[in-house]
Amino acid sequence: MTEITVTIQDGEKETFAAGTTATDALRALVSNKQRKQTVAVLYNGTPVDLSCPLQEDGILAPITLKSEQGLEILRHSTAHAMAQAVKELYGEDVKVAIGPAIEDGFYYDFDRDTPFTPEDFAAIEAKMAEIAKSRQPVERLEMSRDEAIAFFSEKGEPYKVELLEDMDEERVSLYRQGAFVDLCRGPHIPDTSWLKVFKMLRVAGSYWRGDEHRQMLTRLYGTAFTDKKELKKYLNRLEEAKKRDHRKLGKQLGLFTISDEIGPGLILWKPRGSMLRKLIEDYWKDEHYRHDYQLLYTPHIARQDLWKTSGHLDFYGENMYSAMDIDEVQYQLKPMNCPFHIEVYNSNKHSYRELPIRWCELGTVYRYERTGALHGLMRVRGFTQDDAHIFCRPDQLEDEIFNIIDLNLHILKTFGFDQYDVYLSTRPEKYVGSDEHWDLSTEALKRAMDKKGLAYEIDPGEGVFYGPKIDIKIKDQLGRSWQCSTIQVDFNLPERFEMSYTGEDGAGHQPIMIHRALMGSLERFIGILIEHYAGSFPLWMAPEQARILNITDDQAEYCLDIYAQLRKAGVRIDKDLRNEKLNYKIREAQLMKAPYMLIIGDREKADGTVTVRKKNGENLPPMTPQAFADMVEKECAEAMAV
RNA sequence: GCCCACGUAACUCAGUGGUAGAGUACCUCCUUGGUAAGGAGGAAGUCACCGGUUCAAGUCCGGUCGUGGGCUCCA
Repeated sequence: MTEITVTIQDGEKETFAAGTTATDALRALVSNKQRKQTVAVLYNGTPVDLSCPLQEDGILAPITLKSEQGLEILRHSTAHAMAQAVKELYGEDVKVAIGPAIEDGFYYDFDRDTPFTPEDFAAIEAKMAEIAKSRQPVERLEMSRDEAIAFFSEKGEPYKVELLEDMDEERVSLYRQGAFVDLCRGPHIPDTSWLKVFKMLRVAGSYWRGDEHRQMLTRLYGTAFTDKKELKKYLNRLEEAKKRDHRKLGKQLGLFTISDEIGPGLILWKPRGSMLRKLIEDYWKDEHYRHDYQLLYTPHIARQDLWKTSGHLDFYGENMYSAMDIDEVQYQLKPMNCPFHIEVYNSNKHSYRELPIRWCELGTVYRYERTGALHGLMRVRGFTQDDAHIFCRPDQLEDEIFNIIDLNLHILKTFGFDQYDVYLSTRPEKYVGSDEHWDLSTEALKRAMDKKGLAYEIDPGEGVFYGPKIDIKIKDQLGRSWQCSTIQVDFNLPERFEMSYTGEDGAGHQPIMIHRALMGSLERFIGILIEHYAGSFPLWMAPEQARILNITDDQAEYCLDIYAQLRKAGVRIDKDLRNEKLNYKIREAQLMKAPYMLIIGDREKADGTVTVRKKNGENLPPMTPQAFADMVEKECAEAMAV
């Protein structure tokens, strides 16, 4: 009999007969306590089941439920159990498609004539609990691909057959628990008793293989955890996200509204939302001025010919609003700002000495989005890009990219985002421009990021056809990521619009164009800010910085004086002089997330002061209105100078 | 666009075939109260819209529009 040596990470090793299972090896090598938590193992780096017979020397690493990987296995197994429950309950009219573990849970796609509804959850969960209780072994079967195809054809599972037909592997693995057999790479839990804490969450439609021309399936989402507390924590997090939902807060705080009368995906900013937006826009403009940009304003609409020249009609036409006929000339709403900036550039000749030219605009664009895609402020049909276009010489590219990244991170930080993931997308299969240009600019992007000390991942082949790009995804307070910033090099438009500058040699040269947006869309960015801050904005962004509350009518006149004085001093101040109790007014101001309340009673009136209550309930010593204005100004200046 | 769910007062929601409800907000009156809801009264809805079934429809059926969860796409 052959012997093998199994080593665990801390170096301990043991010799076994070949074919010893991972479980038996673990029994000899790790503590009972750890073994009970072990759901599968990594053997020489490959994840395998506990029941896997070890055939060669190797390094054994337990995968415990405490690890990401262990949890993923548990969730994947829970998906199988859910499919098993569904098959047992609804039998032959259900065909199974795919069921992977995903972030925070799992799903399984089914094909059934009458789709599932949330009312089916209780029955399915009960059946899953039964399956868990009956401790059914989860057994791995290996067979040839052809055998598997025959097996699933016979079972009447066309989706599994299709998956198998598209596979390259000659041998495949199946997992069986009870009468349920699924095509799966594994590994899985050893038996169904490992399923303890799980919950079905929602149902949704999804296309087979994400292709809208194919069968619509019903997707059941669920999640699983190792203990009840974790599940509860997760459900609380969902609650928290719900509380922060910008659509809900937008309504509560009176920031924006969307009206059927106007149309879906079109935002109406209410006074408080408009103030918030103005503050963001002012900050953005000031910061761009400081960084040597020039501001442009361009129209919302242009002749169709422009969109032919730019290529948008060909490449982006489906997302553009239909043309309108004006004096027999076709016009279309702009989906992007770039051609306008190019036309500004082309309105006169340029020398190499002028470059780089940096033009920025808060440009409102309109794009047709399918109704199903619309979502609050996050996905709309009319939105404002914080756009900029930089026209430069090849030798300036790297510095320009560096400066853009620098400004980008600076602005994001001021808004409270200092965690992000950065991606560099390189040349795709279909592209325009020379290889030399692509290499030059891809290298420039890399060097600029290195110089900034920015860690990034490369997305090979994910660049746009016209040039490589950098995308920055920010992380919000709840750890969710949002792609906002994008920096794209473009070799296409300068060519199409025959842009040029006169070089040192007196000849015409083509400038390199960089498109970039930091916030992406103002609407969406504000949506993200609302959720990030849960509506409780930092002082510099708060639409209402302070609210004056009088205690009785006797101080009303004094309050009006202070109100006028603070408005003149530039404080965003409101007043609540209604005949209500102080508690009542404090509660309302608190719900509207006013950073400060100025409480005015007879004492303040007599002393010519205000009592400042912070939103955390803490009181500051009485101060004069001017001292308060100075304090607000100082606090804002500090926040904006990050 | 597709699948499922939902659409009742300004807001949050109850109402499963028989006279449209509650809380909050709003208006009036009383109350003038020092750090998260004082009291009383009043007004307010073409039950999203269009059509059908029924003696009778907020409720059942069909369509349209909108919203939500997803699929797809992306800022």
